[in-house]
Amino acid sequence: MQTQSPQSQQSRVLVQLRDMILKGVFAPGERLAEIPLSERLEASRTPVRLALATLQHEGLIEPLAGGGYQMRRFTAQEVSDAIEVRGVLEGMAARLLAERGAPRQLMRDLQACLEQGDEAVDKPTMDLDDYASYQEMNNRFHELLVQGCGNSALIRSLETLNGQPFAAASATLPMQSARDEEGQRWMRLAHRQHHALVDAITRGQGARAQALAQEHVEIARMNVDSALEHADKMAGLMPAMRLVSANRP
Amino acid sequence: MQTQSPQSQQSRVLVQLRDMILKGVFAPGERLAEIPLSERLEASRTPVRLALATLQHEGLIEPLAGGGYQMRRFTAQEVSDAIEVRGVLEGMAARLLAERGAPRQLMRDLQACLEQGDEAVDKPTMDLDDYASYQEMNNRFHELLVQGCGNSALIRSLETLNGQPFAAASATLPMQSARDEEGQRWMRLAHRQHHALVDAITRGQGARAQALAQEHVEIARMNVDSALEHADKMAGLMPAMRLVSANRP
DNA sequence: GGGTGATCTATTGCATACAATGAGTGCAGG
DNA sequence: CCTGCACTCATTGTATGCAATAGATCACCC
Repeated sequence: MQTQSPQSQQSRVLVQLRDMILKGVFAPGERLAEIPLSERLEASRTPVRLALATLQHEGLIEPLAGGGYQMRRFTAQEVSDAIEVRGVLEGMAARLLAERGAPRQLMRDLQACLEQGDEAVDKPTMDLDDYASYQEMNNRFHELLVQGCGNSALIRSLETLNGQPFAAASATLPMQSARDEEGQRWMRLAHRQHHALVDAITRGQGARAQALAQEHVEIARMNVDSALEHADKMAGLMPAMRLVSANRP
Repeated sequence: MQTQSPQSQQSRVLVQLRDMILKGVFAPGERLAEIPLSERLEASRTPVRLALATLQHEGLIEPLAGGGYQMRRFTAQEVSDAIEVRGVLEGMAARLLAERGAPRQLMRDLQACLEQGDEAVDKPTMDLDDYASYQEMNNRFHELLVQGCGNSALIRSLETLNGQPFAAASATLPMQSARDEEGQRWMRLAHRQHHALVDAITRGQGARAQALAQEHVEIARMNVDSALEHADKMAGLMPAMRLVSANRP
């Protein structure tokens, strides 16, 4: 969802700023002033301004009363909320695919994901390559599901959601170390759910597909919860964790 | 979802531009150049630029390859998609309320909506005041439902959706003239659904509440379809209709 | 006559100067 | 010593100048 041509200052500044935010460079509540940012990113205030406006629409920063922006603080509740909405929307996508019948090519791509996941997961112990392969497959799987459903509004909504830290499918797995036995158990469960989901879609079982996709995100929610509990250990691996306060009202 | 203080040029230009777009001032595909707009709105290019960026994020205009923006064209399919997603999300909101139990005050407010709707609808023939009252109530009802569910991500997603023409709850009713008998029948059905929905929430029936809210938007979809069929008659009342092309793939 | 090239113009992207507003600080008075 | 006011400074909002680029138009050659 970039704004202009990839060579422009705008997009460069936007990408860099978003990257810095997601790497936890700014503390929650910290003011993001234009001039320091423009010096740091070696651009004028104009593209910085536009990038800040974009980031506000993405929900990563929020406007201050007197003008300007500050880094947003995410509560654990908000992250959980976003994951829950993702479950409902991906559930809808799965249901639509099952009800309408998925195109042959899409089913082939999903099958390829399943096989790649099998290879990574069906081992006594997964190494880092297996882990990376699984993560790449997982992203592709969810992307295929959403894009394949064909509902443009749903695609847009999920793209927005995925901009939130830890809400995206891609952000939920890497919290557990690949060597962690419990983490591997969760990944195996998640992959069994992938299999079941593709089976449901193939057989046109809309309600089952929806329920499976919805349940699937519960793993993500548990991962976030456990990451928040061990926030001290995670700080190095997941710097964006500092954006999330553990307060759950 | 305005960006800055209400007195600024930015917000004024943004509101005016959004209003013009939704009033159908620009034809689909028409280029929105900065200089003519800034002259027309009596502001410099800077606030116009920022407003255009905002409108792009809202999905009302789209960027052109060489820079700049053009008016977006909506297909009937996209409108239908957006309404379907709204149904799923409002269904989720209703389910959450039913499952978690809604606060006393919220239930009182919803009851007030029901009574106001009863007064407007339980008549042999509705006049324009009844119609206006119902429309205001309808907006409030849906707003209460969504805001009341307490899921921040869901609220955000629905706010985005409601920015799309004809996707919002507020945009679906006025297509039928108040004097139209068939239109009144649909409004009575819709209001019966409101009653059933509140009943389901009160009794903690999550699945029923969700199904009712989801079914509820089917009326909106039918209204849009019928408006598209009679596009010629609607052109005067609903100028934004020209943004929607009837192509349904 | 058609196609290709060059020039020309309109429009955006970027930078910066200027104005306005709000916050923070210091001083004075009670 | 505390409070209130005024002043200063920092930061954003706005306007505009300049450069680069894409598209269109026109002329010229094949």
